[in-house]
Order: sequence, then structure tokens, then C-alpha cells
Amino acid sequence: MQAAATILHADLDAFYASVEQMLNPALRGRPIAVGGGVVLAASYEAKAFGVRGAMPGREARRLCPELIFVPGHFDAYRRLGDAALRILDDYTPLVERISIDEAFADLAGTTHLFGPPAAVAEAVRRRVRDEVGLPISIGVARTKHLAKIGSQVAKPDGLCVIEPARELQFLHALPVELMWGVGPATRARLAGLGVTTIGQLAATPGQSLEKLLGSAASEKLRALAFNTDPRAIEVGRRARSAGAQAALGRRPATAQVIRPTLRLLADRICSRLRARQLAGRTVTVRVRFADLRAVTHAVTLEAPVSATGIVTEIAEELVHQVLGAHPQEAVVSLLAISVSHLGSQNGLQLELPLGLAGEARRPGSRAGASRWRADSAMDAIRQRFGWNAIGYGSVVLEGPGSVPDGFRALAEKEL
DNA sequence: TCTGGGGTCCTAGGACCC
DNA sequence: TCTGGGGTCCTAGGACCC
Repeated sequence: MQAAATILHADLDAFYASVEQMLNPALRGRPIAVGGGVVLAASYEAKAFGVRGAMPGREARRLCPELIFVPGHFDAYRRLGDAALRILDDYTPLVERISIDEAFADLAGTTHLFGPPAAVAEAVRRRVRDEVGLPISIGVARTKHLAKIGSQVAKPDGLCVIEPARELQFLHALPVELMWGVGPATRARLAGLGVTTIGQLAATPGQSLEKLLGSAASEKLRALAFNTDPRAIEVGRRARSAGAQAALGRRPATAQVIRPTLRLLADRICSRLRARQLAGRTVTVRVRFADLRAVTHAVTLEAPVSATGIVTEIAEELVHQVLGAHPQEAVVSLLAISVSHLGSQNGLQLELPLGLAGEARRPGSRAGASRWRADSAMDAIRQRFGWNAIGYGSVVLEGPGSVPDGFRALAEKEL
């Protein structure tokens, strides 16, 4: 017996841009972009001109001369995204929030209360429109993946219900790039086999696919193509890593640039970790050179860390190792730090990891304790007066390419 | 006109242990 | 002495997503 279509995927349409158009009626029906130096989001009217997220502002203006840039109301995005997607909670406890503007819900256990999933989806769409003022598209299907494809097909402002009896017929006519996990590289590889539709993918022998994409990816794609995606809704997923990055334009690879940048990045990461009583064992840095080639370097410690000073020093040493291995590179265009292997941090961290290349990492007491006190003091001040009340100067990061703090905060996943 | 920021997952190879 | 196999952890890089 076939299960019914009870998974719902809800996706707010052109979310940031729709919020701006809701808040300011003069922007409705017009091509707008949130951002300035970089397009963070574009309205449907702007997308019609080819304007896309992550596009340099200048390029966007060239494509669409009437494009209106708006600075962005990031607090409103948070508030309205939550308000819209919390409506799902009224119909099921099984809600998996994917991002600020997207969520899955499983209605299997609550159809006796609220009726068929298609009716719930209509009710949710109506309520999001009436109570929040925003358009939202919804896909309903038997699996997460198909529901997600449904919401994409339904856009803008639509509903797409895929009943089990016609799911393969529906799916197989669509292009492969609508599948989760098929980006430009995979699409090009598949095209090399003559595969451009999901139906053609389904007809391709598993072995050829595996040779082309590896075992995990080909398994996943076949599960999607035959709609046997086994994933269940996961409530309350937490991040497995925390990171920060800064695009630098073109900067000399000197300590004067690298040290303050790494300190700022470590500060962002570590204050988030400490707020959750978390710490991480693995520190990874990423260095991007002038030609945009990037190199990563990582180290896994015996004990987890969350002190800003310690993470800064580790990152600095890793970056120096990268630069030492690439002596011809004199310019950096991006620095990033990520902390992973997260675990709960019990009590005071006394470790002082020095000498990553193999020297013993000894517990260092005095320096560790004073750093802990410095971090605690800073955390306390920020808790009272806000993040910007105190901190490490961000002078190095100012420039047209950088992105507002509010936008960064929205991208952070719950730790 | 050279491309933001925060994440996830997978692969391949090497080290190390049993 | 040689040979083999399996499992785990780590690192670097790639692809992808919002």
C-alpha cells in the first residue's frame, strides 16, 4: 500500500524583496534589489531582467537600469519569516525549519484533525497572506524531495500537490537541475551522458551513474528520481559547525592585514559558541588568493576550544602554514575560519594550544585563565549593551563588497 | 565587471590500530 | 618473515544549498 502525500514544503517567494514591497507600497510591481555593492535578493520583476542574488550591484544595474536598490530591513525579515512559518505549528508539531524563509512539515499524524494536506496547504497560504502579508508557495507530496520540487514548480504564489499515483509522471518530465544536489557541475556531467531530464536519469543504469558521480551521490539521485527519498522531518536540527569569513578585495598577505581580520572572525564565532556553552575541537582556515583559488588547512585538537584569543592564534598559525606552502602568493582576497567537532563546554578552558606542528600541547594555566576572564567580560557587556558595544575593530573589512551585519546574522544556523 | 556570507555533505588518501 | 583485512580518525578539496 502506498502512503499518502502528507509532506509539505513551504517557501516564501523572493522573501526579502517581498517584505520590502509589503512595507513600502511604492515598490510593488517594480524591479527591486536588496543590497548595494552586492545583490542580496531580487524581486520577481528584477529577476525577469536576469538580476540574481550574489550578483555585483553594478552588473545588476547594467541588466536592469530601472532597478531600485533598498538597504534592507533585516530585523523585519527575521520577525516576518518566523511569523509566517510558525503558522505551520498550528497544524503539526513535525516542522523542520530549513532557513529564514523555508520549512518542511509532516501532516501524516494530523489529517484526522485538519483534513487533507492539500486543504491545510491552502489554509496556510491564505493565512500567511492575510496575517503576515506575504506570498508563499507550497508543495505537497509523499517525500521531502518531491514536496520541495513541488514548491519550486508552484512559484510564484502557488500550490502544487503531487498525488502518489502520478508522481513519477510528474517528476520525469522535469529537468535534472530541479533536484536537490544537482548544481552546475553535476548538471554538466549528466549532460555529458545525454541526461537532461529526471526521466532520462531514471533510465540510466546505476553503474554508469556511480562511475560518473560516486556512490553516495548516485544513490541519492536515483532515490530522488524514483521518489524513494527516505528522509524524515527532523525537528530542531542544530548546526555542526560555526564559521565566519571576510572578503578582503585584494590585500597584501601581511600580519597587519591577517591578524586583525582573524581576530574579528574568531570573535564572531567564539562569542556565538560561548553563548551556547559550546566549544569545538577542529579549527579550519580558508585562504583565498588573488586569482580566487582557495586553500584550506585544518587542525584537530585534543580539547575543545571557544576562547577568542586561542582560536585567533591557532588560525594565525594555520594561515601562516598555508602562506608558507604558497610562497608565490603575496595577495589574499578572503580569509575564513570555521570551528567544528562541536561539543558542550564544561567549565573553564585552561588549555593553551601552541605549536600545532607536533609539539606537545600543554595545559597553560595563567594565560588561559586571563583570556577566559577577558572573554567573559566582553560577553557580559554585549549581553547588556549589544554586540557592537565592544569588540575588535573591523577597519580592515570596510568596503563596497562587504555585507551588512543584519544579513550575516540571518544566515546563521542555530547552534 | 572579476564573484558575499553561513552552512552541509561527500570523497579519497593516509595514519594508525587490531 | 610476509601478507591480508577491517575500522576509525583526520585532512584537503569539491559541490551544493539558502
